[in-house]
Amino acid sequence: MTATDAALGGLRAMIASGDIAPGQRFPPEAELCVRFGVSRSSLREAARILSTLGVVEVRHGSGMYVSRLDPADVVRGFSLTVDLLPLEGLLQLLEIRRVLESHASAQAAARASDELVTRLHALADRMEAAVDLDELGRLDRAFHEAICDAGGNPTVSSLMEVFRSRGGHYRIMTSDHADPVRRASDAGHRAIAAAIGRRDPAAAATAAAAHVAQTEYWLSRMKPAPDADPVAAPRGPERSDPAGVSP
Amino acid sequence: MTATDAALGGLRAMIASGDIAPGQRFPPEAELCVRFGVSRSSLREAARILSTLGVVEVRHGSGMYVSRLDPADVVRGFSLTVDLLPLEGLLQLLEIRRVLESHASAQAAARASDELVTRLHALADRMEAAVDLDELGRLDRAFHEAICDAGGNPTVSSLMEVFRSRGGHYRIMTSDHADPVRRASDAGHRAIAAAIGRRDPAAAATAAAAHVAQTEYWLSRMKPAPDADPVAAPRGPERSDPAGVSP
DNA sequence: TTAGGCGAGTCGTCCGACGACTCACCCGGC
DNA sequence: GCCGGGTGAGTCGTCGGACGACTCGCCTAA
Repeated sequence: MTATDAALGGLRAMIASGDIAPGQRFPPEAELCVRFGVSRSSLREAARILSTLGVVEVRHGSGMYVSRLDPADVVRGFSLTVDLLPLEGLLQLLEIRRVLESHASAQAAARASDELVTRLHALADRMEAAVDLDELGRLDRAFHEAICDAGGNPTVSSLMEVFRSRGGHYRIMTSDHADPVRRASDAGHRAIAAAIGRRDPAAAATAAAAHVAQTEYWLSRMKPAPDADPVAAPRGPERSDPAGVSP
Repeated sequence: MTATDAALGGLRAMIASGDIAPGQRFPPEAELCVRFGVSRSSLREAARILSTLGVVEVRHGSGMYVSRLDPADVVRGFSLTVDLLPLEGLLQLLEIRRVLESHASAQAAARASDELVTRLHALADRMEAAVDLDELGRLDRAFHEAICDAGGNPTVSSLMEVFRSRGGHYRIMTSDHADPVRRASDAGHRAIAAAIGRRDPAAAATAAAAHVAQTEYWLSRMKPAPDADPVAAPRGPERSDPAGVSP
């Protein structure tokens, strides 16, 4: 049992026992040190762990506070990691994104406001007209974010934001196949917006899944391709070949 | 820009640039300190952040290494947080679990080996016979883990393990309604195993979703219930009322 | 050849100090 | 009386040095 572990356990116990409620402040570091019997360095490392996980928040000159323990905040800490993941890991994340975003789209379709539908079509318009790739990335994120937010689960929304944060998948726009990719992407956005406009959850889910699958498809083609063509090895029953995109 | 941020950025840059490949060792702390112009304390806090996120691994007496950057490992770091989440956050996580585990079950059904089906039914047998609640929790985790592993996405499997790690949801087994909960849970496991045995992805997905929804239902009843009966406010089209469980 | 010791290298922890920041309190001006 | 700014105690951020614990390659001796 290392000193940092002891401090970590002590802090977690104080939270778990309800001793310190969300939003409340911990005693100062010096006091916690004597309570746990560790040095300030070890205590600070333990605090750093919890702050990385989004459990506590340390404010310079003020003190250490328990965060609201909202899963959406917790999830956000991952954005630091996602840009470091290799391609193989990204594909696993994209499969999760496909499933969850499909789900969120269905939820959004079931409860969409007229404002949302108008907004989605407006974003689709601007995406089709965009020339700057950065601009395109921003619009794309806004489009999907609006849908996820309407899905009603903030954790899902936050998780999708993290997965999407690596805007790098738009680098495929600079590859040789930029044009068909772009057209298929625009069509996908239209299909999703239309399904949500019709308040058709099943259609929205299908359209969203196909849209993400399209990204998966193009991204998987950037793999070194160790043995087989990715198309010949679909990864499951839901893996639909993006219509109109395959060569 | 704080000193810790500087060190964090430096370390991340070394990884992102491919300067240090996965599995390789960083220079010793002292050298990194002079390179980034920070003290050893600050460098160690930055290293602690990355090790919490699963990006690096620090071995006592040996050095700091870049991890394999496997999303499954990264996700695992969350288990420390999950048991601190309040009930409301748990419900958001359960919705994600419902969606992802439903997906994994469909995948598993599409590619199930005979061994898997045998194993699932054996686990279901033991769960029905179990009397110890800890034993029951272990069997339940093993059952769902086997399915997720067969789903083929290690990240999903790891994520589900984290969500499930809070075995606490089995505390509902000690509530007044322990008996119907237990019966419904057993029936749910049977239904999932049977669907996978029939290699029926759609049925497996539905059965898995219903099984998790059942947990959501009972857990949501433990809420302070601010205004309405949870049953009167379903959270989406997929939210099926667990058959045979409702009062 | 091999088992064991040994020592250099590295991380884990502690201590003391000082600067930076926050916040509540106090005081003077309006 | 009200408001604004100064001020000081409290707290976190960072630094430097020191020493113990652990790892691992090397070397010695059986």
